[in-house]
Amino acid sequence: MPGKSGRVTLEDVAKATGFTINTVSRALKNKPDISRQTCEAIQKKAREMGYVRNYIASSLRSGRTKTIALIAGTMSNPFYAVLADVIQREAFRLGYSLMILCSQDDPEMETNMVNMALSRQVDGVLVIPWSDQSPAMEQLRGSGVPFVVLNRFLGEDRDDCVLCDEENGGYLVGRHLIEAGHRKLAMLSHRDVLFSTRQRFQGFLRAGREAGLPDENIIYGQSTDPEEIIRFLKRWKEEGVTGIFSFCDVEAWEELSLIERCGFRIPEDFSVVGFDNISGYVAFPRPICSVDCSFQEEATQAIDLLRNRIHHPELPPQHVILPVTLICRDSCR
Amino acid sequence: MPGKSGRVTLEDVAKATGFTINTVSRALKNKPDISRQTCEAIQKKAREMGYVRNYIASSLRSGRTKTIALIAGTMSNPFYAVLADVIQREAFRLGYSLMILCSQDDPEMETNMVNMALSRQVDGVLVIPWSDQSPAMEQLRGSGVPFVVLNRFLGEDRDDCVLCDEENGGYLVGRHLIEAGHRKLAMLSHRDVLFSTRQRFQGFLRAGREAGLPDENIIYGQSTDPEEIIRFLKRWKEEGVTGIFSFCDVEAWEELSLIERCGFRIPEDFSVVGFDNISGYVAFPRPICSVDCSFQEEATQAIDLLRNRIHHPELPPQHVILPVTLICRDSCR
DNA sequence: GAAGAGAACATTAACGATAATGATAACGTT
DNA sequence: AACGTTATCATTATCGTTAATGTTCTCTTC
Repeated sequence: MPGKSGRVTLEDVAKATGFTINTVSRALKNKPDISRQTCEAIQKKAREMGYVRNYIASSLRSGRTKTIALIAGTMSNPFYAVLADVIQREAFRLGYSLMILCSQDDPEMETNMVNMALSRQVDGVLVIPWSDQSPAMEQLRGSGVPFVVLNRFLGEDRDDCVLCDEENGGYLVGRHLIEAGHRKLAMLSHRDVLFSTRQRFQGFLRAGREAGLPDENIIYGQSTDPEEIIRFLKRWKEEGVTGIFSFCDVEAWEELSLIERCGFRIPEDFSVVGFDNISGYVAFPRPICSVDCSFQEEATQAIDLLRNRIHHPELPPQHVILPVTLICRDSCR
Repeated sequence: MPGKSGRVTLEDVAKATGFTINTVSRALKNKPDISRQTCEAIQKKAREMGYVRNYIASSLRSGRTKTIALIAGTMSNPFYAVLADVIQREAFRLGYSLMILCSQDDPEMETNMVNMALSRQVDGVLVIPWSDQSPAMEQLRGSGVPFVVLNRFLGEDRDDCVLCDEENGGYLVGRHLIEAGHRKLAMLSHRDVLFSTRQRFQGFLRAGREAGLPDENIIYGQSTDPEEIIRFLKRWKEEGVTGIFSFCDVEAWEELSLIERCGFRIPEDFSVVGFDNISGYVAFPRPICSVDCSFQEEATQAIDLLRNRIHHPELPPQHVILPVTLICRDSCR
């Protein structure tokens, strides 16, 4: 018979079976010190009565909520969304529920999200900070709650983090374009304050040097303003640039339309390569050539690291660098 | 001084201020029966000590977790992702955290997700069931937990739901294509078991009738198989179909590439209209003509309805039908 | 000036689960 | 036969918060 709350509790099952609450609890968690017979009887009865464990009560006592938070920019960005999807799957597989918190790329909101996660007593946090100097991170570090930084590198030996081999990704793009015959390349990025941006460009540059191209043949342009990007494109066209490396696929798509708005064609006038290989995970229109870093692998490693940190808070910070591959599609000639 | 857990509790603040736990609790929640002076003193001290409310303990006592769950197919589908984004924003605004549960369009997993939500004692659930006869829904109904169905209609007077004016959406698409000069139209959908599909086609058909077109000029085709869809397209081309209505934008994008694989061009050979207007919310490549139903409005209404249900379980089921508009883009001539 | 009304704070008892011990019976050991 | 083991289950004390009452004390009011 369910209690007043309408939900069946351990006490209800205890009364119905004649055992104590504690025994029922242990039986349902398959802990030792329970005879096989009692265990099965209790589990059967609990199932019959429709018992579902109250994680709130469980969490208060045990100190673990079996919940992790993901703090990202926005689910409107398919990169974050796909990542959230695989993280949720992986979390569920391990008995964790996932709380999603979107900062909308706003530092103040990011702090709010950290506070929300903390007040909800999550066991751990996966976070993709908006910038490399996000104030929210100080908050998080000070809280003592285990966390893993995704896709950002915030300094040598501070936090656990999982990110892909950015430098090699940039290198692969550069080499691919050069092998396709391009001799003058440009990288386009919305923001250059990120570690990722610098690393990707480093690799891009390395590919150029390796092929014997002078450094001035590997150009870098940064802007979020469509009009300015258009000016970049027109200038580059005049200067003989034929290969463009977009910081990521989402930016690449925006740039594709700008390129076409200028009357240029892809890949005839510009070959375009992106990053993240979102086309490989979602049925989006306009698949583009891109660098792949398995989302699944990232999610698995991130949660692994987080659980490791939860159980061993004393270990030194760990960095996981994931391998990347280049996926060729027809945005390149 | 923080307790052993490392986190500051009400007790710590109580000791530091000389009041009891209860008084501190009331002060921090701005409840009555507290003098203005003590209230401010307590709040100040709590802030200084870095107190953050333990929602787990709070939830256990009050019976409310201030958490809602969203059960959707997958975040890899931008439709769900964008919806999740606005829902998270709206939830946060009202002090709720959001738990994301993806069923991966698998009925069994959907049941798992309902159970996860229940065991986490969420205050309410927003659910987009995979099908109109989802077994998970029975589970959810039986639980007594407030919930609102999104984007599905599961029968006249059972559940609360929020969905857009599907029929009118289909009608707008039909009228738009006919006004653009098309005389033979087809609707393409992956699944026809959904209420939405039937309603959209009804509206589509109504537009045709209103324009005096015979019913056989308004064709319906259903398939998830790319090869079969290609056969549809080729046959329709021969039959003189020039306007295609895709069930939703995500399917539309897949169909765009199939159309081009057949050697047909857009919009010269086929005008294509989608549904959901995802292009209006995300910087995706290839914006298409589509029916818009404000995500923001849907999220707001859904959470409103849910909160209403939480506070008034006795009210009769409510249905909210959201208005739709057609957004014209160049996938149509 | 006695009764009543507030204001402001304290006490007590949960919420439902689990960790840490206790207790009991059955059994083997020497 | 006395004692230790082991298996199995029970008791007790929280976890941190909040709802429901109690308790003072001051201030009216007739």
